[in-house]
Amino acid sequence: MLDAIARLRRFNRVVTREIGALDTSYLGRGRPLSAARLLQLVKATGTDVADLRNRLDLDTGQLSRLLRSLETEGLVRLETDPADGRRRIAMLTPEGQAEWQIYDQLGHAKARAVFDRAGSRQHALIAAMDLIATVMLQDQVEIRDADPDDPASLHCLSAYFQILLKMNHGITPDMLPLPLPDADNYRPPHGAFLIAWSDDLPIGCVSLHPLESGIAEVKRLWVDPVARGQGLARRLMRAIESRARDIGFTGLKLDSNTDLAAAIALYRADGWAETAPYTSFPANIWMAKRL
Amino acid sequence: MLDAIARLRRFNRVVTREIGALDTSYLGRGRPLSAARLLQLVKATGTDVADLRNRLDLDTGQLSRLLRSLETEGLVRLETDPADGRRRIAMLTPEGQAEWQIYDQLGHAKARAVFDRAGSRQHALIAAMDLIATVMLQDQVEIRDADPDDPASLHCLSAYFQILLKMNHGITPDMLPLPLPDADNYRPPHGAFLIAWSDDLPIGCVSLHPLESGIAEVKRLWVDPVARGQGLARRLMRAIESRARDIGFTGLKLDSNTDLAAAIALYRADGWAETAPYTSFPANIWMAKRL
DNA sequence: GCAGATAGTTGACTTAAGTCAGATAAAATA
DNA sequence: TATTTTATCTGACTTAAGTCAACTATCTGC
Repeated sequence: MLDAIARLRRFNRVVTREIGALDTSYLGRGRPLSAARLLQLVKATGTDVADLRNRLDLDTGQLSRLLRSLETEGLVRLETDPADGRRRIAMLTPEGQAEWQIYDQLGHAKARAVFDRAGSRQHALIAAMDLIATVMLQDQVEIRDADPDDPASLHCLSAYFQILLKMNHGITPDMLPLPLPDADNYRPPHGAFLIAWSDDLPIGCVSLHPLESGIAEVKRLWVDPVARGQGLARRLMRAIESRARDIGFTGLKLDSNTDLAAAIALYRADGWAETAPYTSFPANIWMAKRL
Repeated sequence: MLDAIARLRRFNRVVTREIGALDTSYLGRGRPLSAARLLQLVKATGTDVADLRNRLDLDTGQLSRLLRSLETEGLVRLETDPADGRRRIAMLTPEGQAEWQIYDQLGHAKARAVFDRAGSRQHALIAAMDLIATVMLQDQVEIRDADPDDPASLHCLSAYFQILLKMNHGITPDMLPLPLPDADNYRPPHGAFLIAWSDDLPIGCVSLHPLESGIAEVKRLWVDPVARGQGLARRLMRAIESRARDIGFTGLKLDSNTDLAAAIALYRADGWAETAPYTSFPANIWMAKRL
């Protein structure tokens, strides 16, 4: 194989140029690139200034000034965080939303051009981008609570179900309804639904619902293939166990299939032990853990 | 699947920041980034100023000034092109070469850090980078003559041989010697060896050697998986046919295997027809074409 | 040999980007 | 309550980057 480092450099060169080209499409709207990039990160519902600074990796002074310029343009409104008077929250004004839309469309057009060039390799291209971004962001994966009906949750669940379908245990698509019919059991105060985020891409999930008195069941542990091998499954399991403790459960159960050897090894290593069957069909192993 | 465009944006954001970080490692040597990048492109043997301008996409005035600053630092020497008095050639002085080395090592260290983070997914990461860079550069693939003993040629041949081994026709590694024992037959004036380059990565090859009076054989057509689906195989075949014509051959032959259906379809579409067997073993189809 | 094209240099300028210290106000901690 | 920490803002500044036009020295084709 040719020098991996030479290949990284080639990648850098190409992507720098290509992304530069993508970026310059944001010019022509009368404001510098950094302001345009910033505007795109502000959500209509409001975004923490600290969050923006983090994402763009900007100096406090610089960000403050950029926000000020967007403010005087009438695109952004700054409010003090009611929960913490030091923090400020940037929100889009109606004019700001309109401008945001325009940038969004410019971005779409450019992105489409990239994907069009990929032709039949579109899916491979997207997977490659996800892999690279996920590797580069791997220290910044965040696990947060989510609503089971949220689009991101549905994305995770549908990816999880795809895996079940591929395993060929006789499961058919109609046995896996989305959204979940018993979603309420996965919401506080009954249960929980956790998503692992890499930037704004959901790359893993796990959920919890009440099973019997004092006992909850962990279900639907999923980790995106691009994010495997970094201990994310373990982090998700520990997070859901901690949620179960918070809710007041004293024990957990789960069912699985011995085809998923890696998952079962993880459960065992984390203090789970085999227990009596309590479900049927695709499951052929059942485990429990005291909290 | 989540919006492909949102994923491209995430990729852009992450890679911009990450590559920015890679770049800043070139700072700390007392000169601006653009000067550092420029220095790295100057070869010890000399590089055309126009070529530099092209690669970095810089304004003539800006490049001129950057070169001047490197010159007064004593890192670069500018000479007039003996073949064209308007052109100038930049070459590294001994001090410039030393500085170049330092930048090279800085780049290596940073790149290694990226790969280390990838852990077990290093190969996947490299493949993903190659795919993205190749897609983005697909309009700029260049086919050039190469020496069969050149490291790039050996890279292509070994990738080609890997495919043969995987096909499981009873071929063993010792039947595929590298470098080629009959390399001279693939050099002018007897034959040819062509490589398709994407930037500085070889992504395809094809070769030609004399078979019988007036007839040459096309061998070892290979296209890197990351570059498939863009008609590169056809471009390579047409290029090698044109080389054969230049040398003076009046006909071509090749052998193949019906397992390679796509390749055979390509040959047929390009005017090749089946002919009598002239080799044995892994081959089970033989084709010929008049020039 | 001459007009026009080409390659590069230089000066004058604008704009974007990044840095840093000091100020303010709210929150967290002792 | 006093002190320290945190989040942001502001002003003054430096540096890098990009633009434009005028100029010189060659080369190319008629």
